[in-house]
Amino acid sequence: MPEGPEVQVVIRTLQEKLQDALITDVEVFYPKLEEDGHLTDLIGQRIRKFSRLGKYMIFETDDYDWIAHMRMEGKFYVFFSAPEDRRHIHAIFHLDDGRYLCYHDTRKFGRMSVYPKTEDLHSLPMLKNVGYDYTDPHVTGDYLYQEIHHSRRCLKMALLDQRIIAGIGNIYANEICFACGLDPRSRCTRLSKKDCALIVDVTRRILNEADALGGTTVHSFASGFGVTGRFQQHLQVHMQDGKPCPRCGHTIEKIMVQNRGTYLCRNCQKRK
DNA sequence: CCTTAGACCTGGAGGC
DNA sequence: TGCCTCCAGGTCTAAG
Repeated sequence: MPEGPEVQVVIRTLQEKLQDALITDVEVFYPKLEEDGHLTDLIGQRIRKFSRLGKYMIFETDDYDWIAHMRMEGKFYVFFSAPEDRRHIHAIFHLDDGRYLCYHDTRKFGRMSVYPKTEDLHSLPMLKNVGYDYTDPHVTGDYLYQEIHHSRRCLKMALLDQRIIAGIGNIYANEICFACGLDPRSRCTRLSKKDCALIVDVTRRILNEADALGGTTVHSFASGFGVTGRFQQHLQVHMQDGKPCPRCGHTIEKIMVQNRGTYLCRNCQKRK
């Protein structure tokens, strides 16, 4: 599920449900879920603050910073009774009011860490490759130009580099390139400061709109629980191959760029 | 130093 | 139906 906006939606939902909840027990069924520290240290802790940096979730408890990344398919559910089907549930956090916070992840890519509380989140090992969030005012056109204009990479790869702007994933990278009228394969070295200013503006506009609409749900997961967004109805190019471009009517194509599915309109996205 | 395949996992979709 | 290959919203690594 998770690019920045989807993580934001999950964080907001969990905050509404779990603000100040007390964790009374922790069960971990898939040991590799834990990256640094131990989830059992959270026993006896209340979750005080919910936030996000890029695609990473940050739960601050009384004494710890609990960091989670859902990667491709991780999901959090809150149940009123212990789940019967524990397939793909890799951790259960028992809460003092009888509810259960469950972490579900079909592909087991998600990871969690527990660190003693710190002032400087960027200093945490799990966040070492995470730069400014897409909502961070440090992210400006000049900043982006500075970071990428020496790079031989293509535009889309730079957008997916979490050290430059954190929170953009494959779907929004495709949408951002389309909205900017730039071919995702454009070389970073050929982009102007003006291009970079446009890219930053468009990034904020698209990701904020996606957040407001509850994010993007591409795969339809087992219905009933989890978060389903409405932004997929606003996708201009992602998963739209074969359909006419909403801007010029030319057929949208799917290509592979660096092994990631990439959707574009060759007619109105200029390759620089 | 920078850039790019490969690895990590599972299940659904589509071809035969 | 069954088997096979490819693909999926991410990120670290090893190797060039």
